[in-house]
Amino acid sequence: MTTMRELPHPAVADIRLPEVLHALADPVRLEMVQRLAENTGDENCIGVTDGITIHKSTVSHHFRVLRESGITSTRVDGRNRYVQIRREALDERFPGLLDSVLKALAA
Amino acid sequence: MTTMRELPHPAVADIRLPEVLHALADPVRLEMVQRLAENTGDENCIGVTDGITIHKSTVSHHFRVLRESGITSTRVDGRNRYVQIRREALDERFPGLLDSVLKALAA
DNA sequence: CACATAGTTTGATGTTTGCCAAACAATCAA
DNA sequence: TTGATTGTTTGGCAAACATCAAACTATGTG
Repeated sequence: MTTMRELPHPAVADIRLPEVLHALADPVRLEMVQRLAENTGDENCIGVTDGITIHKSTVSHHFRVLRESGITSTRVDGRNRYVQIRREALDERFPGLLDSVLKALAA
Repeated sequence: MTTMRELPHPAVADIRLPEVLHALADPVRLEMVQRLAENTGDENCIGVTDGITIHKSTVSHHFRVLRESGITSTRVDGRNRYVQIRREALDERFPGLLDSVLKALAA
């Protein structure tokens, strides 16, 4: 059977600026966010850190920081977790912030 | 006589995103940035932290973090230091970033 | 000169962070 | 059931960080 659930993440109103900025203020997490932004959303956790030599528990930690800050949401499907950027939520809470960061990353 | 100098700060091309985000990912520094953004630029260091109960050496530290990340520039005039946000530099390096942060702060 | 003013620098302290490794949990497949 | 896959959690460690306090620098003032 196909079970589906979502890992807990903050409501839009509870997303806080210092926490978001802190989550983004790490090179590894920035790289992850950049890759997530390029994704169609069909990639699992491992896919997002392909080519980055980093332990899986560290990856898990970074994903948690991103999720708890409100930047990402995680859908659990079987053994896989699919991580997505919460674009709508971020755009509503902090208009332009995500876009400017992604733009900066691209340059 | 009126001596004038500028404290060292990174060139536009050397401003790095993770460092900027890290500098902004602190509540005290965010508050300082918000006040600086509202300033005409005629206020000295102490003025920017009026009402924040924090030691002057800590303030000095935060100003250094902001300056070294490229967010601010500091003009030394006699005993006073006048801190300004480097709007042009930031807008050139990371278009929209500062504005979105300031907008988020205002809301 | 003596003193005040404005801020920096240098420890010291407690907290947070980023990382790995090992153990664990849950799902899927043979 | 046995084993492989995909992560999470816990523990430990070194580096980084925010803060304060005390000493110091530099400038202005009486």
